[in-house]
Amino acid sequence: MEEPLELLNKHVKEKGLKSSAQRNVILTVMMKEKKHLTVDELYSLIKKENPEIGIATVYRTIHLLCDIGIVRELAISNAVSRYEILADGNHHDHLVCVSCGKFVEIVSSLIEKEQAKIAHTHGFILTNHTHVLYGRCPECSKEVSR
Amino acid sequence: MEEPLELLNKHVKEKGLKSSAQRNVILTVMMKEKKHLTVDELYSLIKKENPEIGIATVYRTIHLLCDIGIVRELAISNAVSRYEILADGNHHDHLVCVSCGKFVEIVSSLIEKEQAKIAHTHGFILTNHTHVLYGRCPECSKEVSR
DNA sequence: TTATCTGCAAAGCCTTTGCACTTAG
DNA sequence: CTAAGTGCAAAGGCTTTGCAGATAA
Repeated sequence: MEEPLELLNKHVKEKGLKSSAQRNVILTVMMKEKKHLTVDELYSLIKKENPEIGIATVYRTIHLLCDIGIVRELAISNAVSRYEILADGNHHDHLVCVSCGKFVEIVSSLIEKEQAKIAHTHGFILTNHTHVLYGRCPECSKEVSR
Repeated sequence: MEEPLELLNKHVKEKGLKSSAQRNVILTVMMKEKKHLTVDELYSLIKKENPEIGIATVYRTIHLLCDIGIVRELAISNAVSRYEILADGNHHDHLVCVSCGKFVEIVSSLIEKEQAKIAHTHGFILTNHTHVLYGRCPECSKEVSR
């Protein structure tokens, strides 16, 4: 597997862009956290060590990383998007509790294959996907009502 | 199948709320369009016949309809959410072109079943889901690069 | 009558952008 | 040296909210 930092570097060179310390910091933090972070959460983590980095740079970098395919955006109903590192061999989707917000990663090669088949049927070249299941987790299901 | 308007009515009574002409108009337009509308698109359609309805009411009604389960929100990467009527027996997901925004509805009972199984495994009670495949449609794939 | 609903406009969030400065190549 | 990157603050979208008037039950 190719390292995210290498991928970023490669892309930057190919596009005639310049590397920057900030982008490396941002990507490194994302790799370290390995979680589904909102931009704000990511920004807070980054500020601890690098308070000089601005949130505009975080947004710009996140978009760049998504374009390259190193990071994926999770669009979530009634909430801001979350972002996560896409390490290959780590295809997964999400199960979210609509009550408490709990996040569970799920894996299904069966669904992966079916997706590819469907996209192919329609002549699409798949670049990404979002699959989020919403429901009530065991704890929240216990509560009488809402 | 239960009619959306009846469902709304029933819910309103159960919760001790009041019915309103505006909500009926909004739901009726959604049923007629049967499309994946943004709030703004929906608002424009509504204004043609009922210019007095405000956008705040459209937002409030959409949320109510989503809570009841008559309407579903489609959270989409890099774009505002779209909403669609959930007619039962019409379970489907979406394939979106990242280049031109084209929307294709897809159906897969295989994926539906797998989702239910996964949620069950984790003890979740499924209420909803979003499954969006992103890619390049046949037309946009022809373009040399971007 | 009275709690809900509505329209309006203001306020709030989150995200993007313009600009002057900095920096990699 | 020059184009790309950055931080800041302002501007922009989209969505929510406070409030006074309207309305269903």
